[in-house]
Amino acid sequence: MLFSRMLIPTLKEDPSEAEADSHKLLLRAGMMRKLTAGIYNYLPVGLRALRKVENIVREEMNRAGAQEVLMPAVQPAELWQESGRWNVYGKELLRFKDRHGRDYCFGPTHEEVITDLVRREVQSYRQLPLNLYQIQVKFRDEIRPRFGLIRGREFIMKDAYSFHTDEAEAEAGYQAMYDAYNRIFTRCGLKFKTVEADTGPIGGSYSHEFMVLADTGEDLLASCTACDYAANLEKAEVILPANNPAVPAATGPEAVHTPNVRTVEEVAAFLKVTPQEIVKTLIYETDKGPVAVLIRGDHEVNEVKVRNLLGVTDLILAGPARVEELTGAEVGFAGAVGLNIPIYADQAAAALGSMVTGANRTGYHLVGVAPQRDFAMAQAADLRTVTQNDPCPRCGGALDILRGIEVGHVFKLGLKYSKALKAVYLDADGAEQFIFMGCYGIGVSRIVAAAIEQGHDKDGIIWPMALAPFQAAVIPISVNEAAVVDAALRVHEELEAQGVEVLLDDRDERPGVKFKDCDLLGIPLRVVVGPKTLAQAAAEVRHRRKKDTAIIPLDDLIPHLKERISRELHG
RNA sequence: CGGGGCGUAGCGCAGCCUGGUCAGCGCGCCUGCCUUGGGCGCAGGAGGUCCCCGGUUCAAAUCCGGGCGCCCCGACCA
Repeated sequence: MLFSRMLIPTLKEDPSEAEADSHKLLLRAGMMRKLTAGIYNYLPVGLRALRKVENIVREEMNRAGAQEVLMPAVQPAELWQESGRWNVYGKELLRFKDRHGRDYCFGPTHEEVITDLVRREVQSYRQLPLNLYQIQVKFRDEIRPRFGLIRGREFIMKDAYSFHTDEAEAEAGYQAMYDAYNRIFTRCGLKFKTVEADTGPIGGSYSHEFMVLADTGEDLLASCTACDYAANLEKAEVILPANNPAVPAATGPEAVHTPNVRTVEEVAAFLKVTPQEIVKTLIYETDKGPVAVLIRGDHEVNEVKVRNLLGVTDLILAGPARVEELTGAEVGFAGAVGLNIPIYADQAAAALGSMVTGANRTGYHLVGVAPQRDFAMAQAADLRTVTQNDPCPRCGGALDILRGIEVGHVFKLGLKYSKALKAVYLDADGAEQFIFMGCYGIGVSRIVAAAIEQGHDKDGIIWPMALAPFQAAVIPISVNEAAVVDAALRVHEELEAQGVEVLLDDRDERPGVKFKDCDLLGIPLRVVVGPKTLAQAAAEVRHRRKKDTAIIPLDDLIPHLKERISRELHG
């Protein structure tokens, strides 16, 4: 491939619109361009990297026994109404009408379509299990797209759906995908971690996420340093220490005047107590009415856990007016005593023998409050977010809190969609049964960005060999010296003939310009052909990541490069 | 949707507060010369509805009103 003939519009300066490193580099390396917010053109080099990811995904999915299909991007509202998600999915679902006024959406995911397909075409247990996948454009009207390809609105996703006769078979299918995903991300050269994930309002018994570790990641995860426990922070469990320190019995609730003392820090300082002795009372609005959540002063509420415990989809902190209406006091003075909405307490707060709370009276707090004696709880449970200081819920070891980019998610769906859309099969006894389902997503375009987040330096991208748009670059120092040009052309031609993906920088540019662009593009192996080395019938080979250089005789050059490429792809 | 910022040549920006003499700079692009191992140098040149609409004014990139777009923080998020 000739550089001069390709559209590779590299930029010297960082575009002002980009913040994340992968976003800047994708633009600077001329791999993509923005069309509008969260929507990008893939340019030739970017597309090559994207295809690399797609092919790895495709190979491993096929190897795992899945079959590729391609479903429509545009979907009729009827299916979404049938599954009940037309009204649930929210504004993220891009909806529109055709010329006849019929409702459609641009698919953000394909459970409805695939289930519809399978319910029509699968009648017998003999046709199961079945795993169908596609690699396709999705659209989610994200509230705020950001970080380029990491959270775009339009993106490329591999989504797979498996269909099974029973739970055990579904588990096996889940495990097969789990294993395939590990192979995929390993082959992509990514440093990743598999974590337990929240199943969310979608339900299902369990799910795992595959996280690429990167400081710019939007997700937080807890990872045990001693055992293999790792979970999304939304999901990570907190265990109450068994040896809970004996707490002094409460002396009885006593109101204390605390003018303008609202936050935990202010209360602690004013009353000369520790945040651990204070309990925050958070008032939430839910679709089942208002509730109060009690959390110890030094802890943070985990709204996902609250949502799951209550079985609600809407959970919003009440505004100042509503708080006053429910507690009779301004924000900052809410407390459990005398509150007549359901009270849910985090287990650590509930375990306190004596606590400081708001008094439900502006300017007052209560000290010596005892749970049960002074107020009733609807339930005490694990409702807070783990911290670095908490022990691993499995082995008691130390936890690390890490950042990650979610690149894959495997889900056991169970019967949710087969029931909603009546996807059934006949078992060996001729009885009608619902089909067990699983679904499995991979953010294909997001992987490209994630790989750059993990692989870059001040000079540009550092691709893993498996994702590199070109495996090698050939740079003639000058295009005006016949001997140099001839040698470079021969190397380029021979590499292409041998199946190496190579870019020949045939531009009439100074060497520095070519080196800079080569580094920016992140091509793993760089072959420089110049008069110095040519005099010894050799060329210089440099590795983008290792930054080592070697002078290789021209006669050995092709095998040398092929060997290094092969080693990096398979070693 | 709340908070903040931005919109001037392909890209990065200055000019705006204090209206006129303000269409500017760097990079990139084109032509020529020169140079050739880390974004060379010199000379010449092309390229702009100053986001849009309206208003104020003798006069608007600049002031005022409205709109649109984009970015960041947050809320949100299979």
